[in-house]
Amino acid sequence: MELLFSNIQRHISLSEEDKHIISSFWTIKRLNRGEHLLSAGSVCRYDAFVLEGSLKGYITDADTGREEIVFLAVADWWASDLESFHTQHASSLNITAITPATVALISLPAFNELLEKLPKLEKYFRIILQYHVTALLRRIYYRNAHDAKSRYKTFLQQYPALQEQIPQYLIASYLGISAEMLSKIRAQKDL
Amino acid sequence: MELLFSNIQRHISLSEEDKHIISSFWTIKRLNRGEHLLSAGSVCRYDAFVLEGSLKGYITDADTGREEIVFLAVADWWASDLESFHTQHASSLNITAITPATVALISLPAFNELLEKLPKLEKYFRIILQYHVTALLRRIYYRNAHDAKSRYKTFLQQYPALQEQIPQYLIASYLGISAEMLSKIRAQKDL
DNA sequence: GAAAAATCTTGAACTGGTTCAAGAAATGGT
DNA sequence: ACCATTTCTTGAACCAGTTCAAGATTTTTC
Repeated sequence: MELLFSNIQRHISLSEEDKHIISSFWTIKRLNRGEHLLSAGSVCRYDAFVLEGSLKGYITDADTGREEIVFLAVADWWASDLESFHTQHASSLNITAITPATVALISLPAFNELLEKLPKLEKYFRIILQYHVTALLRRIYYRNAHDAKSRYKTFLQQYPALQEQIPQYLIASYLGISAEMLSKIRAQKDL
Repeated sequence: MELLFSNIQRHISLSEEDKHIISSFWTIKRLNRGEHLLSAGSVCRYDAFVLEGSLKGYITDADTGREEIVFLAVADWWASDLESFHTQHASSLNITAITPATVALISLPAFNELLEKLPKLEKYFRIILQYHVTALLRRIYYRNAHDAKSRYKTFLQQYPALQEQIPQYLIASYLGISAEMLSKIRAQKDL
């Protein structure tokens, strides 16, 4: 929970009282390796903040059964289907623990109530969403403008922490590369 | 300006007084075809809401000079480099009018002052950013999981309006396809 | 409304990356 | 510690999409 406070405090200030209020709206959940936080077809009931471990968000192709990684999340990141969470419509996304993980969860009613009690959190969520949008636009740009090797190099620079926590074949999918190709890229000397 | 009000009112309610306050913070600017709203290397001074016409956001490759489209924007959309706008650091993005365009502009100091005067706008911006994140994640998923033809078909369904306003070769770049390939896809009967 | 510029089309050669396959190495569960 | 499972590697055949080139068409400008 401290991790969430420090994340929030990077953008707005919190009193002890504020922290107390915030705490009361969240529940902590542990996930086993492979356990689902959200399954395609069901509604995203909780917005999740990752405290420990790593998760993947992915879409399973109905025909081929292939998993396509949409996002990866480790400690200090958010992991949920915002659209499904806010509309409470069925999600097409799966979210699963890659390693054993601990997440902080908040339901939509609790989320709305929390924002009413602590309106300054609106600003916090606005700001982190701004960063998120920027990061996603950059990801799209790299996907379209750079080849596989250069995308991987950029990824390693940008998220050195992920390299150890996430299997290669999931990183490959995240980058829009086949697992085999990424293996061959890594075999090259001049990374 | 009415377009901006109605955009905001899709998410929160505004009194006439609110509208009056909002109006006072924005300035209207007309752009000629090809005119820059933002040039790579300079700071994004304004957050822009498109009232008329169409704009492109793109990155020019330093070596090849190729333009890579990052986003397209038409009436009722936003067009700016959020990161550069909020940090006031140099942007790597160009934003240019594809057709003659009218935009509503707000500077960062004005933006912050507006949010202080009308805190409920925090919620509006949070909500539209949520939609934006969702749309960008979907775009990434399609880019990675689907071939060129299927991406184009999905694009036509999702943004039928853009087809008429934006040259094909820019749509191709937006989708991560070469202009020639898109032309060949369009020549196929079974779209 | 003519000239210039921008956009679109088509074909041929090529290539970055995929798919398939099968074995090697690492990791997890009990 | 062992076995089962997951993850990673490597090579060969293949292909979706790119690049290059050159002409056709449309749109803009003056």
